[in-house]
Formats: sequence, C-alpha cells, structure tokens
Amino acid sequence: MRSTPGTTIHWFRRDLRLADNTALRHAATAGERLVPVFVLDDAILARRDTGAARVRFLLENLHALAAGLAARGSRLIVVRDDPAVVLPRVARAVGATAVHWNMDYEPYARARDVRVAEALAAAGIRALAWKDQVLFEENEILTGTRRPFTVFTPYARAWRAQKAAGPKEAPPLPPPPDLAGVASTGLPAPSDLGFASAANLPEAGEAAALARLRTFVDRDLHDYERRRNLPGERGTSGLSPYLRFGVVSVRTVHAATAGRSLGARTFTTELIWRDFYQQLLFHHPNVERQAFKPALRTLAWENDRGLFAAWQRGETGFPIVDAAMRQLRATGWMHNRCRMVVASFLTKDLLIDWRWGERHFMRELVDGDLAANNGGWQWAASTGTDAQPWFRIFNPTSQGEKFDPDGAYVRRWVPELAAVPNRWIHQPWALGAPEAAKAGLVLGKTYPERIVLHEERRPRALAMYGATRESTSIPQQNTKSPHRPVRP
DNA sequence: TGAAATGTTGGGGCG
DNA sequence: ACGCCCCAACATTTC
Repeated sequence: MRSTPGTTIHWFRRDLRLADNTALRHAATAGERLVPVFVLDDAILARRDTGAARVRFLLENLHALAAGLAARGSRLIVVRDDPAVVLPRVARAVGATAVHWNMDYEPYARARDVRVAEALAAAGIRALAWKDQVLFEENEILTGTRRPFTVFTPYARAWRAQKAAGPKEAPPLPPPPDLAGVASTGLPAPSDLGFASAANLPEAGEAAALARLRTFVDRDLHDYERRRNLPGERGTSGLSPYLRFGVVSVRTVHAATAGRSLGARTFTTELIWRDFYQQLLFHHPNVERQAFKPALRTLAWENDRGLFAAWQRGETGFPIVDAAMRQLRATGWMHNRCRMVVASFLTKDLLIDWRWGERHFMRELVDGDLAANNGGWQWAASTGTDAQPWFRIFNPTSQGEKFDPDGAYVRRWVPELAAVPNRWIHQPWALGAPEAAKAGLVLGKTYPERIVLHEERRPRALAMYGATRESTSIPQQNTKSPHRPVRP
C-alpha cells in the first residue's frame, strides 16, 4: 500500500503550453499539488548556435506560460542553473516525490536527462519522461526487419500506414485543473542573459499559436500544395516557431490539418519530415558533427570567409538569396523554399561547408531546431540520408523566376531593387543601362555585383563533389552504426 | 523538392 | 518537288 504522493514537479522544456501537454497532465493528476519549473541552462545559453531571436522568443513564451499558470492560481518557478543540480534542490524544497517531463531526442538533452534522473534518484525522487513532441517516436516506425528507416519515402509510407491502422486519435488532453500556488521567481529579460534581438518575431503564447493554426486551416490549407513554394505569399503555416517550443502540440496541429485533400496530405508530409529527422538524429547522433554519408566527409570546401560574410549579410548580388538572408535577419524566419535556395548557394556556388550555414541558421532562426535544421542542411548539401543527389544544383536566377515570378518577395526584402522591372528583377546585372538608370540601380553602388558567377561555380562544385568518388570507392564491408539498437 | 548539355523532330525559308 | 539549313520545341542524357 502506497501513501498518497503529495507534490509533483513538471519540468517545462520545449513544451511551453498548458493544453494537451502529456507530462504536465500526468504530473498534475499524480499528486495533489503541482509545481511547474523551467530551468535556464547555461550550457545551452552559452552554445555558439544559440541566438538572440530564439532566446527572446523563448522568454516571451515563458511570460505567456507564467500568465496562464497564474490565471490558474499557480506560479512558474524559473531558475538559472544546471538542471541536475537545481531540480533535486527544488524537489526537496517543495517536498516533491516525482518530477515529470516530456522527452527530448537531441544528444545533449538525452545526456542531460540521464544526469538529472540519476541526481533525482540519488535524492529518492522519481523521474518520468513522456512521449509528447513527436507523433511517432524513434522506435515506433521501423522497417520489416525492425530497424530504423534512413530513407524518407518508405518511412513516410510506414508512418501513414501506422497512423491509419492505429487507434483513433485521442482527443487532446485538457489543461490541468487549478494548481496550488507556490513560490515564484522573476523572469529575466534577454539582456540579462546577454542577448539582444530587434527581430520582428511572431506573437508568443498558446492563444497566438492556436490563432495561427486556425487561420492556416481556414484560409491556406486547401491551396497549400501550390502556394507553399511561393515566398512572396503567405501560403505556409507559420507554425514552426510554435512547434519548436511546443507552444501548440503537434497532435493538435495534426488533428486540425489532417485530411484527404492534396493540401492536407502535403502538410502532413511536412509533419512526417519532422518526425523523420528527430528519429534520425536519435539513431545517428553523429550527424550533429559530420555528414551522414561517409563518402562526403572529406569534401574540399573552399570556405572563403569574405564570401561567407556576404552571404550572411544578404549582399551576394543574387536577389532571391539576398532577400532570403535579409528576411532571416529581420524576422528570425525564412521561407522554406528559400532555405533550400540559400543552402544550395552556400554549398554549391560558394563552396562553403554546410556546417557554417547550419550554425548561422541556428543563431538566427526563431524556429531553430537541431534535428530539422541539420536534416535540411544535409539534404541541401547532398551529404545527408535521402539527400538530393550532389549534382543537383539550384540556379539562383531560375529559382527566383520560378517561385517569385513577380518579384514581390525580392522587392519586399531588397528595396533597392524595387523599381527594377519583373523581367530583370532576378538578374539585375543583365539590365540595360537606360533601364537601370530609370530604376535607380547602379550595380556595385546601390546593389552589389554578383560575388561569384553561377556558370563558373557550378562546374567547380561538380568537380569538388566528384573528387570524393574516387577517394572513397572502397567497398564498405561493415556499415553498422554504433548507435543502431541491439536486435533481440 | 534541378539544370545544363545533348539529341530528336518538324515546320518553314530558300535555292 | 526536293534537299538543305536553321531553329524552336520537346525529349533524353548527363552532371
């Protein structure tokens, strides 16, 4: 016979919401009193790929979360410390018998959670980790031989089959009942943590996330297949920042968007990509540091710092690239079509290591997520699992003409080209002198000259990638990953 | 979730 | 009428 567990802790991490929160619900119903905690972890704040926009968005969502908790008579405890030190301390202070949290699949988080669980166990406190932030976890979608997938298409097929065969979607969990009040601590400002961001970020909080979801479903989902590729229009869901921090649950998003229409199916595919890259990172944590494909770990990147800086600033002379890089800096977000274009440009036109671009994205993106960002970069650089073939190289001009035909996107983010006619908006260098004068364009003055010529760089990229073929043609006898789970 | 090079076809101008 | 050339337009191959 077990005594009533009195107090439980819910440790918020990337699940900054009250609604449909698996661990929070379990923590709230397991005991009589629930203490919500968030830990500002210096190990994360000090990382080179932690950026101001994401820190600010995190803090704004913590404010919204704390307000939501306050409305229920509870106070969010925010502490800045090592979670393995502070969680046992808080647990002892409030007399908690258990700490609940939602699973996180990143290498750092997994190691940290092991440390935290050990520290809690040493203090006689239970630790419970729940599945919450993905629709299917790392070992729920497996091949016929019970191994993880490394190719997307068969993974997606199995994912859909499992979803169709599985139990009817459980209704989203209600928020926990009223919570007892406990001690509070103040929330820091970004500047207190050494970050300053003037980016124009999305509105924080669960209500804003649900409003965005509703607008997307009502207005944009039906035409998602076509419009998601047009950066000049608002055709995408805009949910990535909210999903990144769990401000809305992925189950709620999926339930609201699932359907038989082409738009709905295409959007579900994006959610499947999200699960795919998370399970890939779980089973292959080495992708955080190196190419998934061993043959492409020895690419002879040129890594010219001047070219890299021009790319970062959005001053490459290629309008679609510059518009995208400036949108990123101004808003902490970039349209996905443009993420592919600028990644192709960095790796295959500038011949710069994809990891440089990956880190820049992580520093700037409000939705920056290791699994998705790394997966996207390795896909574009052709180094990843199921990546595009290395000889597939985007032409930044034709990509612009194809997906921003009227130049609306370029004009919004590169105002110095605003008066250039549509015909030349994606290749202003080809504009005749009289028309350039009429558009107020002086190449090299009002807008940069191209920093490289695509037609020169493309063959160099092909040579660079092609060179890896001869040097790595040794047949691989044993390609077993050390991280592959042991088969029964 | 490419682009460029190369190959093929067919219409039209022309001697 | 016919062969020849040019060149879009489209298809295939190659990177």
